[in-house]
Amino acid sequence: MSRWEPDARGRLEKAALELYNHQGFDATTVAEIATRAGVTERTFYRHFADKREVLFPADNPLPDILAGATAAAPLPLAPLEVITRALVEAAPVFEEREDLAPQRQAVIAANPELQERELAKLAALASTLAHTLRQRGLENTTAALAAEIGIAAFKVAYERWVNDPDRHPLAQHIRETLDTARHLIAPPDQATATDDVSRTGQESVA
Amino acid sequence: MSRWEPDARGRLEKAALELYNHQGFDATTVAEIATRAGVTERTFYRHFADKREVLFPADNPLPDILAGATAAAPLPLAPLEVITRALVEAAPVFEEREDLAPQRQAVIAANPELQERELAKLAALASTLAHTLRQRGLENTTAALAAEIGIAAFKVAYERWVNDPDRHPLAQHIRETLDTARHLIAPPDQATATDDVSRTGQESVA
DNA sequence: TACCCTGATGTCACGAACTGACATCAGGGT
DNA sequence: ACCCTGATGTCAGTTCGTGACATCAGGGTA
Repeated sequence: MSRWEPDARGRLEKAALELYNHQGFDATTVAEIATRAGVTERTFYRHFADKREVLFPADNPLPDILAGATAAAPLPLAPLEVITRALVEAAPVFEEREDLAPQRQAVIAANPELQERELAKLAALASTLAHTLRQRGLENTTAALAAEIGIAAFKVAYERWVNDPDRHPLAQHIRETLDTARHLIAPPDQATATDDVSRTGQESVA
Repeated sequence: MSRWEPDARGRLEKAALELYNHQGFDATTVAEIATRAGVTERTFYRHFADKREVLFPADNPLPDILAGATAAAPLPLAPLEVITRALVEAAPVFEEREDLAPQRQAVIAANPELQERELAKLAALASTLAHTLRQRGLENTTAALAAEIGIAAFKVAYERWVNDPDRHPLAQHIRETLDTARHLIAPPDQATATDDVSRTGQESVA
């Protein structure tokens, strides 16, 4: 048998989430996490760059999914439509592990340092999205803007989903939010009218 | 005369910017900054929450300007138009102090920790913007989305402005970028019509 | 079988980021 | 003459994060 229990990384993630949840991020020391996971503090830092990073899985498939879906979308599609499809395709990633996600989300919501890190991850996502859009032939500014808008919409959609008492699928919130975007360029009194217009056949995602 | 040289805070800001610029953020210790400013390390932490915060002025007028301009805009305007005006009105804040801004920007661009902090500041801005839009009567999701998209557009516009060899005014980049955003958001068949409606004057997207 | 190599971990030492508690003392008000 | 306040100094301590080196099971190879 091997010298140590296997999956030290997994144990560290679990221990960290439990402690952060139970006593707060600030009140938890890396030494505590390590002890609970049965390793030393030094080993924690061999697996995670810092105390925050343990909440942001390194094997995150999101960039690849978004890039793949974006690159694969039919060329004549409008940029925002491409992004909508990519985000919808990525939605399941958030819906699996539905047991741990709320804990994780609560911890992050309770701590500004962790929110900063989350914003950084989202910005990185926007960056890869912009890169992929450029490869589709979009001009620089357009690509960057479309990517940023897409991520912005995702942030809002995710927020809605987390707080949705009816537990509608994330994909639905994404589509609705991106539909809402269309209201933004119309004066407020036309909002309801625009609502009808925008509801024309957006369900064609394969 | 007073017991110490006045404006310790200002001296700390200056010393920090110089050192960050000259030897990098990581390679600079708070002790160094304090010594150069003629105070102790402890005093640094009385003025700034942490080593990063010294680059993000506490007297930042941006939130107030944005909130004020947003609240004051005519009610029938489309949300994105309201935001465009607010951002344009805030633009001068970035264009004054044009001597220090590039240094500051270079330091931030060179360090991920500082970029995280900048993203957090922008997110806070989006949050106040959303709050003000809600007070104008906008529904929750619409307000949040408009604010996020506005900040997203601002990020892109600011990036363009910083790298603009022709040094066009920031306000122009903001208008152009938000015009691009309208094209992205509007369904293709409505794009030209929306273009006429949203046109506020001289600008034209090439 | 005997040997070496590798990779994951432990051990130790240390600098640098922050924080709490208490001391100091000019200037202003009473 | 007195006290109060606010900005700073002093000091001790915790925690984060890193470099350098030691350990040793398991796998490959002669």
